[in-house]
Amino acid sequence: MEKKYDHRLVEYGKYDYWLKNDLFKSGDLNKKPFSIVIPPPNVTGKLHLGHAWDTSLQDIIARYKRLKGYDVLWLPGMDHAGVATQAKIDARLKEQGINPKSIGRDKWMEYAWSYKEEYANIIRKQWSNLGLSLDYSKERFTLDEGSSNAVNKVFIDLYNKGYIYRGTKPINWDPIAKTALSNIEVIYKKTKGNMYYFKYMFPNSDQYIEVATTRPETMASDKAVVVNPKDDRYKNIVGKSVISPLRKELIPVITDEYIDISFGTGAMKCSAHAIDDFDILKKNNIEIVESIDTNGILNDYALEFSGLTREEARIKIVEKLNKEGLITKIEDYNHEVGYSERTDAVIEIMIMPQWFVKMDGLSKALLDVQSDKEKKVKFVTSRFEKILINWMISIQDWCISRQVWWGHRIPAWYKDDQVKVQIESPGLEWTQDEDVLDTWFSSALWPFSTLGFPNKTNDLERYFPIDIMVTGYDIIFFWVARMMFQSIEFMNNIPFKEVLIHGLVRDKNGKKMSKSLGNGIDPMDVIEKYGADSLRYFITTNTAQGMDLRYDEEKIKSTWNFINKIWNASRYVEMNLNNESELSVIDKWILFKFNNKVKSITKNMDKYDFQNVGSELYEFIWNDFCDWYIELSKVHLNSKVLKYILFSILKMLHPFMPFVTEDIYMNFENKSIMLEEYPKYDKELNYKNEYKLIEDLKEYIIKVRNIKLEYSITKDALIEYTCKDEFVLKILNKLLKLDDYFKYNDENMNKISIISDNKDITINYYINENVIDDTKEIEELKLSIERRKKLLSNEGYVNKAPKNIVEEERLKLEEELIKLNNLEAK
RNA sequence: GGAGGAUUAGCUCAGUUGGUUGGAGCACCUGCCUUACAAGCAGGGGGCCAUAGGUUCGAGUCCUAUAUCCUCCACCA
Repeated sequence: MEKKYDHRLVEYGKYDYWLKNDLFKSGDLNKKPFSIVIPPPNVTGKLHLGHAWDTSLQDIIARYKRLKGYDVLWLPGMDHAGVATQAKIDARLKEQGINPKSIGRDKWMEYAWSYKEEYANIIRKQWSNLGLSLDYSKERFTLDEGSSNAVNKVFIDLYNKGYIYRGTKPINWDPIAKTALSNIEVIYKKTKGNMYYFKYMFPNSDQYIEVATTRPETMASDKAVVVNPKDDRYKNIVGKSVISPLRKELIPVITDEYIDISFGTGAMKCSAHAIDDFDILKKNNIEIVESIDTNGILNDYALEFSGLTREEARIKIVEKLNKEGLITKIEDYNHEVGYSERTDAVIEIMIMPQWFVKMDGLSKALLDVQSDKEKKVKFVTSRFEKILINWMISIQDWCISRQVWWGHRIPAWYKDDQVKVQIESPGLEWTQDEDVLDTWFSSALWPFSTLGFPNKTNDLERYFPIDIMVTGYDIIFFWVARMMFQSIEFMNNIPFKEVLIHGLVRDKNGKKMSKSLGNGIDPMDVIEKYGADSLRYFITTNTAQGMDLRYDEEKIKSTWNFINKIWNASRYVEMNLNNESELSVIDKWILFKFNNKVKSITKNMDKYDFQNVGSELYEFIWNDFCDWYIELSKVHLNSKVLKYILFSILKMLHPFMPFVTEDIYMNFENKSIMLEEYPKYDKELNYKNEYKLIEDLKEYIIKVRNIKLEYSITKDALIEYTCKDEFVLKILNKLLKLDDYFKYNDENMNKISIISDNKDITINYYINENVIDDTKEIEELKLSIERRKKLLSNEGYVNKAPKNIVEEERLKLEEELIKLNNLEAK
């Protein structure tokens, strides 16, 4: 082995080796199945650190389960990401001087598919760099034939069941992407603006009602002024008419409970471009006319402001109405404005025919399942379930049609005012709906569409429901919820038994990583610099479940050091291969300790508690294995145990650091570590006494080292000790590096410390310079004894605390009394 | 407005169903190039666990307030 760990050398070629040997392939029917389906990344771009985290967690589970003897299916795939991808493709076409709309749908689709292939290749390369053990023979795409069949089947069924309908309602419109969006694709951001107060004049009068608005550009659509029926200020004007400031039309003053008396002037104007306005106008049977078009430009209804953008129109309208003396005041006002998640355009509320999924029945079914402890999806961590439930309870219908090309075309056909929902064209005179479905509509079917739905396939039979879904909390609403209700509806079952929810990656200062802040980190750069193993171990073990992760390069460096440590420990083992000998106390100590680690690590692996696994492995490897066992092995070497511990460590690390563990293992065994078994707890290895002896010895050695350093005792000063057990003596000589200064049976020995209840290995020592001051230690010990005595004489404690805990306290007290005795005897 | 978090060493974070003397990494101090590793070894210092009450024999952990910060949801014009 090389003297230093070189991640590039180690990681080079491994992934191809695994692929060539089909080590990621599923389908061994002799084993129990375990299934994971990757959350499909968008084909719009490269993977970021969040993906690296998400997929590393899955890979850890997949590799762990394989070592545990499962037939693991980890199914890869990607998402067509409708609106997002279309925006990118259009942008690229424009760069090439091509107008995307003018080339026609079919030609455009050709471009789109080649774009998709390009990014799919980048993503696959990134997966390979991360070392993800995906079964590529099962790879899927949300827009492939099978997925399209699933989408059509679900759409048509839901339509026939009355869950999908076409309706003309106010929807969120993205004027840049020129498509409808669902509610959750709208991001509300606090935005600086103004509150404008306008006079709505009564005809032939100088009386007016003052109305506040943040959006003067919608005023051409004003069709009513609403006040609260309980508002005394306006009682006698309800039912009268006022003049709309812009179009100078007579519009009624009406009432609605919705109006907050204390807000603004207590009077609100109703236009077409707000959902509440729409509802109120509709309720009152008042005409609704839009004055903004799908490009976000004012239309002819806005008279001389036609052709202006919303922003321009706002300024001009305020200018004009101000000249007319219709503005009473303008205040600074910060409020929530909706932006498109994809294009960051300010959302416009438009009234148009769109397709919707009616949510009440589907959400109720989901809530019913989650209230059943036997049937429910288990959330790790559980608090995210509450978030989902709260959202499901107040959910509104889901707008699923999108006015783009990149997606599943809606299987609806029109002829005059007739609608037919089916896959095949009903005839020549019929035309198909131009729209496609929300990308999340197909993602929602992912756990079963990837396994063959709507066909009844062996894969569905064997691998569904998925054993675990791993995803970030940011897409619980977008994805987790929708997978759940679609699966409950169509598979009559939950889509996955468990869902492991992780947080977001933040930068060193705790800020969310984003393109606009420019604080994003490319995982491929990290891999180049420190290796995939370092990155993976860092992202998966540095945070508690469900918490956000702060990216810190220093921590990746220290992971690299950890791997280098493992590397060097392996080199030591390699250099000491052929030293077969009897099991010594040391060997029994490490075997006992390791055996217990296996037990607790396995338990934590099964709980997906990787932070704990990480620190347990770290601690065991660095402190127990390297600092003590390897050092002790220099006194007495048993290469069989040395190898056993090393190999076991490698197997337990393998899910986290697949490359370096494979590399080291191959170096010894010439066989892939992936084909091995995870270490098992062995109740035969019950070397309690040997364990206790070495632990005591460690304590003693640390104490002497401390004394040496504290009193600057070098070899010139003397520490002398005797011990009837020659083996223990050898250990002391080696670890305390005082070979030349030990004596046997010195009668003048005046300082004694018993380090074990085994009389045969009692150690006597003294330091001939009389500089050691034990008074502090004695005092502390006395205090501790006091505390313990008091505790044990507390009746409440003795009676109510668990017996084993009280017993432990008694034992500790006894030990302390013995210690005190020894110290004072000097 | 509603909901979910967070607050523990200088920094970043752990802390299991409450068990009595609260951990790790980094940073810091001291001494070491000891034949696996100086990207290392050995040793050490450093905490009123945000605040105030409560429950309990016992609270970092459970309950109730308060403060500060973060995130999500929601149609206040």
